[in-house]
Amino acid sequence: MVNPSALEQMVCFQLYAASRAMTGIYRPLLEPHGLTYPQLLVLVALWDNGPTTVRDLGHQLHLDSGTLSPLLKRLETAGHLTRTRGSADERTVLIELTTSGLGLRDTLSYIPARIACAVDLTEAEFHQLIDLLGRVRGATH
Amino acid sequence: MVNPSALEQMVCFQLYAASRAMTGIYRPLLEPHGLTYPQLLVLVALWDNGPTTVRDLGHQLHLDSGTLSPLLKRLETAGHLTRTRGSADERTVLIELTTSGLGLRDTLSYIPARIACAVDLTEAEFHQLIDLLGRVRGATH
DNA sequence: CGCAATTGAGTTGTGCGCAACTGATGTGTG
DNA sequence: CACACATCAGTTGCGCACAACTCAATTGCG
Repeated sequence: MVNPSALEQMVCFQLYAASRAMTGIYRPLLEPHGLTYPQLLVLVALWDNGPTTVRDLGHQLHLDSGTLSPLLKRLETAGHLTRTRGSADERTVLIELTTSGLGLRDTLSYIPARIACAVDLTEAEFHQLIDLLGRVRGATH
Repeated sequence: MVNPSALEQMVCFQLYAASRAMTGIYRPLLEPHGLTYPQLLVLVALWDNGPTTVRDLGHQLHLDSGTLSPLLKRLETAGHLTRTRGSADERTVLIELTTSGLGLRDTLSYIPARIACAVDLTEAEFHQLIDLLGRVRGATH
């Protein structure tokens, strides 16, 4: 019988450790391309949903401008995207992929299979995990 | 039917987002005591397993000295622990809780219940999640 | 309209997390 | 014993995260 107060501590630590282990799987795959995992998330968001604003990226990734601004500046410096002041609303900044940024979608397309291979779960377990994690995160809304 | 390559991307993002959401639940609870989540993990390790070395803490928490050294220095400055060069092996540094550090165990004992309340899972789901996360992390060993 | 309140992006400061490195200490092998 | 090698902790540098803040642009309300 486990002390119930130990359960949350364990699940929180496992969450913390698993998340870092996960980005650790991505790191050697992304490092040759000069990318980090949060940078990949920005690219995925732009690949899937097209050009958007800093604000909307923040909503998609649950990150604020304090994190995104310097990150986007690095991706711009690397030539993967452009940042343009909005014409309708001068406060916003439109984020758009360049040819280079779009091209990374193909260049990096081999990565998901490597991750699936490293994280050896069945499809049902993937769905189960996604559901449980979503509920953990949902608790904070 | 979901594109299988999207599954890993989803689970990795959910892992990343849930982990940050989790430390976000801890933050307001720890902030009044001047602590962070990684600092709490160090305290938990010391409460549960007693005095140890930097090296062993690193093994328990999957962190290296580059992360632990400054973190431990901050906990020492806060008066929660002491760092002493090992007598047998002069390379090692023994980490021991002070009265203050031991006292925090009671002071912070209300936190696990708050977390369990925020993360509203059944005991079975907790175990399931811990198991799945452990297998994700285990893939990296 | 006029002006307070809100919003969007960026900056600053702090604390991780990790790679790469340093320097001191210990170990093993010839 | 001597010397190459490994190990431990710490430092440096960089990129997140996030709080707190600034500043400009926009909105809304009297």
